[in-house]
Amino acid sequence: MLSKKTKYAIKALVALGKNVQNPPMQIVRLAEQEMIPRKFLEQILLDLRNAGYLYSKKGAGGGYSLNKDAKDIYLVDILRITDGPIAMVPCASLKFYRKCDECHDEVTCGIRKTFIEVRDATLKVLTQTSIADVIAKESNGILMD
Amino acid sequence: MLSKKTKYAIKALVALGKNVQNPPMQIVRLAEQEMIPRKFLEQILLDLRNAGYLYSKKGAGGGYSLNKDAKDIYLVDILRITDGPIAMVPCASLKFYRKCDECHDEVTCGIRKTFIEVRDATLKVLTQTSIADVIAKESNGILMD
DNA sequence: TAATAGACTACTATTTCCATAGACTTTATT
DNA sequence: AATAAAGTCTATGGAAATAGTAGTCTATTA
Repeated sequence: MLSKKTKYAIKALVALGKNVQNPPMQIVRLAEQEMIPRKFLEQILLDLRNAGYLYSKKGAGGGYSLNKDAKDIYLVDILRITDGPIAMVPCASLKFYRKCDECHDEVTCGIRKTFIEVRDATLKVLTQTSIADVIAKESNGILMD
Repeated sequence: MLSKKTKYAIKALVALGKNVQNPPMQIVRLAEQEMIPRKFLEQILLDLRNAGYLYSKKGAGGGYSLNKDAKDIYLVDILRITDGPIAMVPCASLKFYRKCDECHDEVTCGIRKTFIEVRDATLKVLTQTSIADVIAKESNGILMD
């Protein structure tokens, strides 16, 4: 299951993606609009900012805005920031590899091989879906391939 | 991430799948062989048995064996027993649907639509992979399609 | 009838997640 | 210069999920 952190992150990015024409959006406004606990959202935006996806400005008239085009922000990258590995077992993770406690011989492990397939199937979707795509899916059912 | 419960379940099923020629296997032996805490394994086997995947026999000479052919036990079913939903958001789950707390309008939710795609990609692998397939993958890299 | 082995329920410990608090820094405005 | 607005950063607390343990009960075999 996705953590709330990740859901909030995606919702925030979507909201900021829709806000590109306007001046930066303050945490408080974003929190109210998206019904996200303010202080929790604060931390999440921080992470996204430190990873380079958001631009922030302090002081009066400050706030948050996207630091990249919404079509260049892919869900896979967001999930990795907020939830960590995409794979369902650590030994099948590309970016967060860890040996499984339970595993004797990883090379011949059938579970691992299976969940590498699952990982690849998941990655195929997540590496192809940007924040712009998520926004596009909201209004109508038409996909732009 | 898969829970340990699920990993243990798969390992147990794989071990029992390799044991079909022999008399039923006792929990204690299975626990030792697969390095799974005995009492925890006991609960897991119970669940799998109550779901119809295992046959058990009490008393001396008793133990556990598969109640179906290993090629008819699919990972998707095991995961649903031990971990619940396959989808990463409850509103995208086929068997464990729940409304998302955060969601206003589910019908137009772009996040939901995306994670339905992820779910389908994951299901495609998990509904096609049986315990027999996992065993087959162990020994060599050859897949029988 | 004693020993073996699973069935079932209750409980405890550990970890992860979610959220809140508060003090600090930067920027704009007056 | 002072004040207010707004983000930065670290620490901490509580709740829920996960992992594991204990003990009693029931069935089967020898």
